[in-house]
Amino acid sequence: MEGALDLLEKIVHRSRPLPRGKYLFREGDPFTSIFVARSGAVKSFTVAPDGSEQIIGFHLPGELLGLDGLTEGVHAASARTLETVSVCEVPFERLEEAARQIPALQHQLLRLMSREITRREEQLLSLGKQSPERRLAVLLLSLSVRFSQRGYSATRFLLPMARLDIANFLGLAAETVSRLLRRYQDTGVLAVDGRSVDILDLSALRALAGADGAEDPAHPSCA
Amino acid sequence: MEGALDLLEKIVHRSRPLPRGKYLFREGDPFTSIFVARSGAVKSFTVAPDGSEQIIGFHLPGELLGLDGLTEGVHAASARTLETVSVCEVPFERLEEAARQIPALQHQLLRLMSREITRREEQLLSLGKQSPERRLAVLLLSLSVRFSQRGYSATRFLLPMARLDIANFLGLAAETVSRLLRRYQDTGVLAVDGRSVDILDLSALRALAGADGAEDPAHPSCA
DNA sequence: GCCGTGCCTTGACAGGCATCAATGCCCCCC
DNA sequence: GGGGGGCATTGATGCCTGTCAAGGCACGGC
Repeated sequence: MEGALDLLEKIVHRSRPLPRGKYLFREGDPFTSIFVARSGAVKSFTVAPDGSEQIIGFHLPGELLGLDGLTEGVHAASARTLETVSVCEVPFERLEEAARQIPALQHQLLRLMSREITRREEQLLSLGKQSPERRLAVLLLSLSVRFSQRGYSATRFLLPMARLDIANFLGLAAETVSRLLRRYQDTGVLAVDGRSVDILDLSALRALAGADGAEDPAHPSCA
Repeated sequence: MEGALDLLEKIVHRSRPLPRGKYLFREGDPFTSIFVARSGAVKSFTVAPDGSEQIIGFHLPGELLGLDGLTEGVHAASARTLETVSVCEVPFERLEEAARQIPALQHQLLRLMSREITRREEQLLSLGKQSPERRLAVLLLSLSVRFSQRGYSATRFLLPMARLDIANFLGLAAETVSRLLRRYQDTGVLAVDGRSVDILDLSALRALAGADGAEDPAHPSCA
């Protein structure tokens, strides 16, 4: 295992900051590297035949990006910066080579990919089968957890994406997102001002995301 | 590369047929192997806190199963047979070990995982953002492609799953699935009788699935 | 044969969300 | 400072889909 970090250190390319709206890669680009944002958020998306964007996910600093390109050798989605972003680029071929020499790295790499699979499965459950109210709550909680993991506040943060992006990602209309946020605010769960979010009642938000909306909060089931 | 198949041959366990309704593995089971059905279909799903099933995907013969367990070392979902199924079990540790010795196998393994990621991304797009009409059309097309790949008819086949499973998977009510099938039938796109499906107008079905519903036959999603 | 239980279909109804439309805000650029 | 474009909010309306309810069909057990 020793030397692994040194090896990684050598492999990684660090780039200068990218301004908002720039592409890390585009659908169809040859797959050569995976990416990690060091600061700033990124969205990944595909473009439907009619030209409309279909947002697949948001990537906060420290989160991996681009692994879907390995299958075909070309990226299956595009990635664009939502704000100013500085990225690390990891040439995949060299990573694979290093993994051959370091079994622990190979294992880690496989685990990372497995993690990407389970993340998308969770997304599938949330997006496909939950009410709009729940979906938004799940997204907010997810952001909260991910921000706190990187040392930011779990309860106060700035949304890096526009309402339209949120709506697109959740499969809703932008108006619905607006109305849901308002409802959360009226019920004292959140304080929202533009892109700044303050989670006032975390357990209530968890209930919205997890418990069935049909359940009476006054008489919770003994789950 | 030569010897790889022999090696795989040694690793794989083949089991006797499993009747309908049996588990290949359950959520939380320690992750030791991945599976491939040789005949018969399997569904994978998680169980919500309230006890309800949340179907993640259907797996036809030849399709991989269980890779999501690597992250945590335990399976993230359960897998149950939809009909009589004979499965191959591949102990993952031995597969990893073999991959260390055979670079081509390592690469192949990574590609397989990458494909699992892209499959779920495609599912996400279909489930999260398309109309019920489209979702069902996408599923039917996906089944059609996958059946034809293993030598069955692309236009006439038996659905291995119940309406309720389809509805659950697509995030719809069973009644809606029923009504959509009837509508397809009334418009001459399909002939449906119970679980037997006959696609009468393939191009119409493709149109219903959306222009992007023309899925790459080489790499069908694991719907 | 009879009846049970799943599974599927069909109908009626209400509610929620998309859609359309209008307004206001902020920021950037001229 | 003024204008314009992007973004967000709010209201009105209609359709679609979930829900509830009833009935039919196939299959297996007794």
